[in-house]
Amino acid sequence: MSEAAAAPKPRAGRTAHGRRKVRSALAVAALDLFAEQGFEQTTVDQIADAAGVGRRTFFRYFRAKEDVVFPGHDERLAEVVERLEAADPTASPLRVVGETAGMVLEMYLDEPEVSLRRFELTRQVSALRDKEIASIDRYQRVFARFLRRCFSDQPDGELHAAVAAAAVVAAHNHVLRQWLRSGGQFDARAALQEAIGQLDQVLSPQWPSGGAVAGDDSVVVAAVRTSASPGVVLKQLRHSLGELED
Amino acid sequence: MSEAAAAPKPRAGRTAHGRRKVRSALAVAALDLFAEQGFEQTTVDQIADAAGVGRRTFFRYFRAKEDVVFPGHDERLAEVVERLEAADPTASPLRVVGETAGMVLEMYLDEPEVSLRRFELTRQVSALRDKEIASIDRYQRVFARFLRRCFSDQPDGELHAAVAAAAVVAAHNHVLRQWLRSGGQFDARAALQEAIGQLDQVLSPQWPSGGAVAGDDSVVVAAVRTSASPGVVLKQLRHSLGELED
DNA sequence: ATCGTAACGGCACTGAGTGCCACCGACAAT
DNA sequence: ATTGTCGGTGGCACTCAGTGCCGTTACGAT
Repeated sequence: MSEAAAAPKPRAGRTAHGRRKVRSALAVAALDLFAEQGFEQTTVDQIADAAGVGRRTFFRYFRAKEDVVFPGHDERLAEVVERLEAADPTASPLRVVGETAGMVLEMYLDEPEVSLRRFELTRQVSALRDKEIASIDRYQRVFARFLRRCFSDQPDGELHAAVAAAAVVAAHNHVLRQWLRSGGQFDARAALQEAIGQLDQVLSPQWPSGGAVAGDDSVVVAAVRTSASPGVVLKQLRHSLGELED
Repeated sequence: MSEAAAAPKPRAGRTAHGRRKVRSALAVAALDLFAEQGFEQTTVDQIADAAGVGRRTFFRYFRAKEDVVFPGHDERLAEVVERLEAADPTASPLRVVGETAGMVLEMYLDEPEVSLRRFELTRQVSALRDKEIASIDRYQRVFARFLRRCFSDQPDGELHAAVAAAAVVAAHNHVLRQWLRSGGQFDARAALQEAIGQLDQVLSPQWPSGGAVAGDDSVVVAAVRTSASPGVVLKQLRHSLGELED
């Protein structure tokens, strides 16, 4: 069959556009073959043949066979770092991180079909899953570093930064998984927004950071309507405030 | 008794004790060589030779070269699953998970010298770091699954389970890193205990879980001492009562 | 039209991981 | 003690991922 593709014989990688074509051709060929016959069963030779390039060229575009499945993480990570460095210092750090996570989420949402195929693959092939987890952890590290700087003046600031970063990433992963499982129907943006809002409430103002003065002797009285019995609510409340003695 | 040495010539792997010896010899030889000349620069042949066994035998004890650095995760994960399944259903789920994380922490604390060497290796070799991250993620998944069951009756229970699991793991990793950086001097147990306590306060009692009878019009007024700001407490409380429209 | 450059293809090599099989030490049965 | 079975072992051979090297050649620049 004659190849209508980009790089049948001639050099294609001289121009930036040509390089993108080759890269894309390799990625498409790889995903097709992976879906057809599995990841381990597919050799790099087959991918290169299917894309119409030499085996050696494959490794010029992707460092490893697994990398062909994740074509965007490195660039996104650079963007994330950039964005965090340029973030508004007066905004809530957790909001900033949450919005940055939203940017990462957008990367998946931008190409639903690719994301869904990748999801299917990562569910089946543990090597790919591990690779993706490692990538996600890099985001988390960057988030934690940013938050560590923001919280550096607070007691247990490092612990908080680590926990908050993990929480944001977990929320991101959770809405992403829901979106993937729904086949792209779920409104992931709104869900992440909502989740980040909750996390911001719970994790941000933990220690006197903003206004929230309050000495240790302040007494707070809360009144709400509820269907639970007063005893249960009081017990809950007492527990939630750290099991203070009486 | 047979020979005192590990496995110079004769068959050693027949008895369970012998197998442990061989496994240990391989691990020790591997760590020595890794420290001496680096991970990538060390071949499996060298490890096998140093341990006095054939190359093929190495792969009978460890599925891959990287696995020789992590000799315990699989078993620990099984223990973790077991422990969570047998956990007291009335206890705070987050406490249970926290204590289970403490069990994992104990695994590192049990053999400080091994943990420290491993730490040094994982800092330098990205392949090992990725592997460890993947292992840790498996714990996190198990934690999340457990918490998901506990929170299944609550709104956003799945999200909460994911976030709480991530938070506990982040706290565990944080105190572990402190301990490792301190060279084993830091009191990691106490730090984890403390961190889990804080997380339990913040993340656990979000929703009423107990009996909760009572009519729908009862008004409960609770008064407690707290270091958190009244706004936070009220917001928490309102949310914990299910976002009643008022 | 010519030159220089850089991507390409291909060859060869190392090393991880696997299948296969002959070997032999341990142990049980006779 | 001899025999037979069992299973861990060692080694050979193989596939395949990833890398270094180099001659080739298309493409852009002058």
